[in-house]
Amino acid sequence: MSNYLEGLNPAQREAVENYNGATLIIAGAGSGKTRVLTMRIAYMLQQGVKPYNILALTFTNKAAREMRERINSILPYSALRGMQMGTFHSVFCRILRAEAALLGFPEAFTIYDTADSRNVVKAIIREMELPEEKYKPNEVYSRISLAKNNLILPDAYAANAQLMEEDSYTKRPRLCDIYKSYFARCRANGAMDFDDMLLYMNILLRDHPAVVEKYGNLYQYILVDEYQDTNFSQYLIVKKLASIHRNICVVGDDSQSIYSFRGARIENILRFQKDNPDCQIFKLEQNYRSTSTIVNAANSLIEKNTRKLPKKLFSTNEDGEKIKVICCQSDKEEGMRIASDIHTTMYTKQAAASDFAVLYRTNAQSRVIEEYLRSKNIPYRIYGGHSFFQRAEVKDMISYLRMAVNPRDDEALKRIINFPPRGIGDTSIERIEQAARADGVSMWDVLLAKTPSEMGVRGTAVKSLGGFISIFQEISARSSSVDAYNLAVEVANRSGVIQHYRLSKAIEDESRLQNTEELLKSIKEFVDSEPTEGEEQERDKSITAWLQDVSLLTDMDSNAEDNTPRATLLTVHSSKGLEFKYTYIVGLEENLFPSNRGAETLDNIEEERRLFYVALTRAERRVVLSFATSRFKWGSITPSNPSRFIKEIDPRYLEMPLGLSASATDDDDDDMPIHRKTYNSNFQQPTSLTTPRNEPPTGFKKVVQQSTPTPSSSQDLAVGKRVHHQRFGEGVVTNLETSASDTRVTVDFVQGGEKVLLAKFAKLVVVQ
DNA sequence: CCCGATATCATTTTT
DNA sequence: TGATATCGGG
Repeated sequence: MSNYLEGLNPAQREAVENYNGATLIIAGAGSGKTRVLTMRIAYMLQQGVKPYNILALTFTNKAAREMRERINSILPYSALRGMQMGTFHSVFCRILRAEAALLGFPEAFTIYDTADSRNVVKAIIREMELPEEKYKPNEVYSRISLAKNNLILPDAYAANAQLMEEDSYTKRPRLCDIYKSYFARCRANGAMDFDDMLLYMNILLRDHPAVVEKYGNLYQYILVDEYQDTNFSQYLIVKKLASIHRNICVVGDDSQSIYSFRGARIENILRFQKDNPDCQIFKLEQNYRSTSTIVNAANSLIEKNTRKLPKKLFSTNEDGEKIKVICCQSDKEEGMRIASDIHTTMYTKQAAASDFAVLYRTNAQSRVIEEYLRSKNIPYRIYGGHSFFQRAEVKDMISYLRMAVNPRDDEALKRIINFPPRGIGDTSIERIEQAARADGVSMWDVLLAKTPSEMGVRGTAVKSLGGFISIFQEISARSSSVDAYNLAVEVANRSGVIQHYRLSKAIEDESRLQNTEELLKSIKEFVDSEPTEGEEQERDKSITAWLQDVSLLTDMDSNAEDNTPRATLLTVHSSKGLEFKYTYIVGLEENLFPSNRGAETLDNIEEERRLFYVALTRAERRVVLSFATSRFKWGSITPSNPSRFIKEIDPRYLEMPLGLSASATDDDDDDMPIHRKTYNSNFQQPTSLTTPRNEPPTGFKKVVQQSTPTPSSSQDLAVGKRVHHQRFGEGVVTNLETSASDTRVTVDFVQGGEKVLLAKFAKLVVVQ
């Protein structure tokens, strides 16, 4: 029965068996953290701890799912029934719904995603008539988010000298008023944003000792994964919940704390020992993932950080290859050489495409890489990116459903009141909103309470408004009696969304219709799915339950199974926790990686360094680093210098390119040109049909290449040319238009002889 | 009100 | 560059 403990090393085993009291497990990269965590829980269960007394918190649904599956592979489902294992947000969401009345929220409160939140902030800034160039919704919202994550409520914000000082320095003195208004509005709408869920959880525990008692006694054993990424709000919730039984186990790696911009506090893990003087500490320092070279190189880098817990990762694996550094003249060359290296390795090492990953600092860098992977026919997928649930058409449908559950959800109402277009314009919507604000009620309430003329709505909009009200009332009346799928079908039909797409001539509407149908399908799956192992028996099939699920889902959670092996393209952030045989880290340039957007403070640089550390430690066998001396950025070519991080790796683990020694990346000779062996190949750069900024084309003769023109291949876009588009594939140009003042051009694009697309030519490549 | 032309502004993003 | 927000003519 306990033979599953045998495969553990001594440190791992101790971390598994000592499950009482406060515990800090410092788990280096690739040290078998998930294994230890799951074994520990399995061991606890086996020792007689009741599953419902265990609470395990993760940051991602994926992590929670994996852990549950792994425990389930050791123990029968009956042994773990009732165990709480999920993300901070999903676990707390459940508690908040149960206790909503104590907080003055409806049980079926709405969860605002970041787009909703931003829209609310934006609307408030408008209403307050503040200068929009000073008050940017994104910046204002992240400031509000920061406050919430540190449990600073609006009044405390206004009373906080430092915050107010900062706001007056950045010329945003009214920020606290926006915050106050935003906070009140979410409440009035019966909505919580992601930060609110943690904030209100704290308020609940602060104001209701009975709740602390209830959950504190229920969760006798609490485990927290990725503890280095918790923020203050999460820290305090965990602390309070653990205050009765004091069995709190946190697992993490301070060297992998990379989410400070989201409020994460590396201090939480650095200070755990001080907070819990009696705590046990276990260090998992043996890396099983990577070659010794990679582990040593990563160590030599992270040593440069000053704030860290003492530990030394080691590997007993073979030395393996040195880390290869590639120097390129442009981002295109970088893409090309990465693609060729992958291509070559696939043959020489008999590797599958899925063994490769390309890691970059910013999503924008993926384009060039994609282009050359495609040219070499290497299949790839992009990890992350936009979620299905963030698509406009999907959000529109969801808005109907959200409003059916919580009619006070003004953000949802604003999306659907004139979608599909029914003749209620911006002015009418604004009048309604003003009336709602004046009466201190939600927009839906005011629609029911007042006549259109009382709100100042007139003309054809009056009739349309009546239409909207009756359609929505019909939907809403059915919402409690029908399951999620049937309600959604009814919405799709009654709202006119489906018909709108069917009648539309716009090509995009075809895919919108498909996505809407896809959404319906997924709701059907939700309703039809049998309660799987790991879920409570009585599955709630209401729309409320479905909405809660999807609001806390991300694109990482889509379980789209891949049958073809593909290389993975992803940001370093989203690579955390993953591993690949061959890893390419691209764009190692000053101002890109490390990014210097914020001030170049020690904290910021150290976080970038941890980010690079995360990237390095993803690899099992090989790491390739690359940088370019010039990069196409925001529409123009910018020169760039190699990243300081390259020279921070002990040179004995590096293989530098010919003509470039490690010292050449020293920042002392920043502006020295980097001499390198010219890269020769018969590869031809695709004709990029880009015009330089500020040089409007006069017809198409002036269409020039972006950089390094290849005389023989320069060609103009013209009617009849075959072109390739990244999204739409291959087609033939049938019509060209250009506006005199702009550098951009639109093209009628015929694909397969039927569909006409209007494409931005920038993405087009002429097929030879 | 609707749609095409024009202006603006850009990290990372587990929830 | 390119996504998206806003403007302005029909």
